[in-house]
Amino acid sequence: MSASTKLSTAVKALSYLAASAPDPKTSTEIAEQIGVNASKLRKILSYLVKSKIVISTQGITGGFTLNKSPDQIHLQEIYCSVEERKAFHMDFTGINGKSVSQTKKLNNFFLQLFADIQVDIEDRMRLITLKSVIEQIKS
Amino acid sequence: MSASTKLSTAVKALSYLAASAPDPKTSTEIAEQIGVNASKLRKILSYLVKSKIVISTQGITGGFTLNKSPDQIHLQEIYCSVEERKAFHMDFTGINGKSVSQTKKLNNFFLQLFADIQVDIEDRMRLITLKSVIEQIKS
DNA sequence: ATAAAATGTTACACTTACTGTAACAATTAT
DNA sequence: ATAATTGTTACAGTAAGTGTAACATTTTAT
Repeated sequence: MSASTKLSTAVKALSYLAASAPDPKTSTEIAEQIGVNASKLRKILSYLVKSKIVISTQGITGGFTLNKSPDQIHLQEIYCSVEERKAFHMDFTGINGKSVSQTKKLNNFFLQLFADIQVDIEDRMRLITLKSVIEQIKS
Repeated sequence: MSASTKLSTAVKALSYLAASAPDPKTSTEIAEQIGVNASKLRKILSYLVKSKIVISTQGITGGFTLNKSPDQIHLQEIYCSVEERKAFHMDFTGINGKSVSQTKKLNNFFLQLFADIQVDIEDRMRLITLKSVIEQIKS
């Protein structure tokens, strides 16, 4: 599951939880609503539980509920919850060329560049709340 | 080969070509220098040829040479040459949930968001020239 | 207590994609 | 002609992703 798919799946689930708050909803019901496999969805929701965006309760009356109001949830924390890997990431394959020193320096250069880009991306996502997303897809 | 790996491989190759300009260098020599497979490198270099960043000549005295001076080559055009896929991309799996309309709207929302992010990334890369990269990894 | 239903995690077969290497056709200077 | 190059294709081997099911744990209702 790619980063973007995980993110959009999480947002879909959160939007459904927001619309049906404060009743807890089961993974089965959410999965049917947004059209994904319930087991995979539970995996994604477990990340959101760990980052305290949603609360899960087990047992026969259990399910998932939002832990914050939609205007206090922004895309950045959703994204970082469900995707530990960065959008840009270096896969450091072995350095075995003749210019080892320059290769290492270039790797560091790109590491820094990608980190800077990642900050930009997250800054942008931090400005977008779940509430604003819900309003945009309603209209 | 991930996007970042392709980009860094291309920059390594271009840096070597800049250092040894204007003599054409063969893919075998470049590959040995930067430690990658010659065939894979030729694939990457073929992209750079198509976007006119380097010139290739076949035959017994052939090889690759820069087609621009390093201060006229920026990371954005290198990146776009070797990687057609975007950093953030939606994989539109089938829409089969109950809330089809909202799902479509959300997909469009993310498409727009990812496109905006992509613009930011490329704008940042457009400000970085090959010359500046070479100078940074020298010091 | 017992049973039912929920989450959270693991497992697994299947598919898909990726990797590294080699090989071949087309091209060109000697 | 020959040798050496680019550009492309092929292919076996490996790694990763996908979807589904199954199981353990937890918790509520009876």
